[in-house]
Amino acid sequence: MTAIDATKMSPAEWELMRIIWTKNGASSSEVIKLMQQKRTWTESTIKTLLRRLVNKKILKTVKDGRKFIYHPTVGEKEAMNENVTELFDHLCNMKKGKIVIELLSKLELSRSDIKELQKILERKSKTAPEMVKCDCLPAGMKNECC
Amino acid sequence: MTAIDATKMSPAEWELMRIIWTKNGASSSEVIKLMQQKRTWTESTIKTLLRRLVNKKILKTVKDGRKFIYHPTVGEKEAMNENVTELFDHLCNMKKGKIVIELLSKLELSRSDIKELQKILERKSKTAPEMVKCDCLPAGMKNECC
DNA sequence: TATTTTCGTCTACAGTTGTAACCATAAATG
DNA sequence: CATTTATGGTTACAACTGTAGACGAAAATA
Repeated sequence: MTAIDATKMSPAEWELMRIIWTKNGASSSEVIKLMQQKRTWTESTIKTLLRRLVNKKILKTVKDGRKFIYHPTVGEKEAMNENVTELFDHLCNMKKGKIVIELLSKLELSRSDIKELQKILERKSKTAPEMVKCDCLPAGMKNECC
Repeated sequence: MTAIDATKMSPAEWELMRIIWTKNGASSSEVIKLMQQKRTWTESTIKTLLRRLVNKKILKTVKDGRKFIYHPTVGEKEAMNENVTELFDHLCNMKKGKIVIELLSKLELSRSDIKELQKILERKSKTAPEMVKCDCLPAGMKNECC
């Protein structure tokens, strides 16, 4: 597989990526200018982060005269999904539900997203188990944790 | 505030914590034994992780004869929430909805969790905006990204 | 008691991350 | 032309992580 592991972005790198994703490619000076409106990083810092993203093959460069244009090689949505999935993979199964509840209640959602979520829940409720088991201890351990 | 920053746990440390949370306190030998059923870490590695968690004050020790019992100083749910919240804080506002949709559809949920989620959505749908705006570029930039 | 096991502590070491200075060269400007 | 500016490249360095060996004291066992 050629899949790039988006979970390998550090938080600082992630912030840069958001700008590049949104602009769908940008030169270092653009990124620097925009980034410095959000954070107090120096030019140097931002250039280092760009370079690291290129090394990780999360960005690719296209020469444009004397400068480079940085292009994402990973989609924003895919990257976000990978991250969220990865995080949830490491949480206690039993408690994921509660976590999503907490998350959802804080989130600002559009009408259409809400509709879609309702549809999914509707569908899920047909086969939902009474309870989901904890998986924090190694398999085979009969633990009804928590 | 005395709040301990649970987002400061590394992934490896997090794995240990799950065991300790579930058992609600454990000695190093217990943790080592359990952990080694999931990962191939050596005793030494696990001891290092325990020590680091103590240094970060995420675990506290209580002497029990010659050994220590390690107790969590942070609740599992709080820690999980902090993590999830932190991750979502760094995502594009506009796309959070889609991400939750994706997440929810993969998740195994209990009947009661589903009910609760439905209630929340019901409530939210009363005041939900038609659309949520992207916030990837610095404030003040009129970007209709994406 | 001599030996082995159990625990805790100290040390190590390479890789990642946040943060940044400095240098060279090409381009723009005075 | 001399100087300033823009851009990319190189180097640095401390903190944090994953991973683990070695040392020492106490306890259990042969």
